[in-house]
Amino acid sequence: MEHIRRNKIADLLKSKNFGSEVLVKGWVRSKRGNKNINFIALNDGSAIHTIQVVAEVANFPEEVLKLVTTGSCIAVKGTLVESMGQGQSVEIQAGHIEVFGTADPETYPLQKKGHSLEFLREIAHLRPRTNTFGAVLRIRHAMAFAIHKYFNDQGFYYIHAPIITGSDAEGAGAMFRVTTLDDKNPPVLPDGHVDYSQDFFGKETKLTVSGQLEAELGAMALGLVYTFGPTFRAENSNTPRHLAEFWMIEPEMAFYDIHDDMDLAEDFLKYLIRYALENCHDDLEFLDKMYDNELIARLNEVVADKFVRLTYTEAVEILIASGQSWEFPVDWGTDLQAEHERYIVEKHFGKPVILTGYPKDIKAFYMKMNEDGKTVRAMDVLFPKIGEIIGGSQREENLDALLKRIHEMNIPEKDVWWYLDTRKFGTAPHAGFGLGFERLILFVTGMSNIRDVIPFPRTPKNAEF
RNA sequence: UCCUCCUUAGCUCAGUUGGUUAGAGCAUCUGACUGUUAAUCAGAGGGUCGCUAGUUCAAGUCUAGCAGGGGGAGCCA
Repeated sequence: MEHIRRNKIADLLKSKNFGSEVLVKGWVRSKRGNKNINFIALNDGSAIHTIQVVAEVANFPEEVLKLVTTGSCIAVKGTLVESMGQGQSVEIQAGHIEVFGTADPETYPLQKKGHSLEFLREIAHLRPRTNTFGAVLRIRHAMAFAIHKYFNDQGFYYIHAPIITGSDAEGAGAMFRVTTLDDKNPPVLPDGHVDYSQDFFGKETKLTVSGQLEAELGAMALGLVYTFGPTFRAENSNTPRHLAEFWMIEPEMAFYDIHDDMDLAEDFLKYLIRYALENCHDDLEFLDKMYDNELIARLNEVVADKFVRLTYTEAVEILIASGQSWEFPVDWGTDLQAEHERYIVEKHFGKPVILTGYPKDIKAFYMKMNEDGKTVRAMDVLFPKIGEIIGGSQREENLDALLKRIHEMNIPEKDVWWYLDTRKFGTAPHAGFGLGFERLILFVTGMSNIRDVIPFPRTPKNAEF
């Protein structure tokens, strides 16, 4: 085939350049027709839509069209024409077809009919070829890009926090061990424990559960920074909202207090959702139609509405005054349960809510204490349908106050000496938050299981692909 | 990890109080059809009923264990 530049299907679908010679390459979604004419729906990933390739049977060797089956990969050279049929405005009159890769119809798992999301999870290596996962993955990309763009435009610097960590003081849950020791015959200490001083790093190491502490180090020099990387939690969580490997965005800002922190979180989320609405229209429309008829309306509402801000104490008062009966009782000092958060966000206000001023005993050691000595300057952004999407706080910048909390919570000082140094040398008020990337994608796509918004989910008992 | 439901053809599912040869739609294959829209019409092939044990004359169906999956909860992002 003569070498001309490949056209992207997304561009051709918008083109009015009828009569021009075009070259498309992509995967066949379906073929139909009769003994005179074949219609091939071709997709190349550039858009959710397929382009219709029209092949006059007489113009092609029988062997070629026989190989054009659902799932096969082909190149088509032909003429872009105005469609004679209903349902599409442009199509390609095929002049030449080259088959790159066949797909045996007897064994190719994807059919030109709908599949359950559960089935597609079992063939995660092929599911990007479906409309749904094409849409989700394009939106996922757009959100990752928009995150970097937002922070860059706001003068933040992207910090690469380490993935392997020797500190387990991050306090965010169970961790995966990283080791090169011989699993059959590891060196042991006299007391029977494994001797990690002989391991690769000379100490016991784990996969990170948060880049926050390192982000704080960056903020104490560069002012405004963020991390965006993979995060690992070895919790045995079996829910549609948890992964063992997920991606997290953690901005950290010098000289921000808790109110600046909330302002940033709200502006950031609205920017991202607006970006999706403006740049992922076709994909969102597909997801809205197929999975969640209120998706686009809900995204528009979140962008338009001001988030409600209230304190934990006020939330507890609302819950008690509601007269609802709860599976878990509401009383000041215990953490809010999913049912409580859902009531506040979905029933009482019907819009995103930022809760602040949590009791110190249910929050992490690094959060700044309020003047009351009972609550900390934490803030959680709660979204309809998915609950907590952001968790953040103003950090304790006072060395003595921080040391007091570390001792209260039995965190070994020697493990966090470097973190404490930031408070010892040129400490500064600062704040930050963490955004679960997949939780954001859940909200933006309207999907209901987090395993369907990451290409290859890692969950308890599943590390396939 | 706890509670609960599910596992039958490639996919989505039906299968009665346990009873002869386990069904349907879609997909696939063959044929028909001069432009189709998840094309249509006709025909055909396709099953270790998740696995293991048990109860019974007889198990897809009942019981137990195990595995995998869904939903809810906890932990959290």
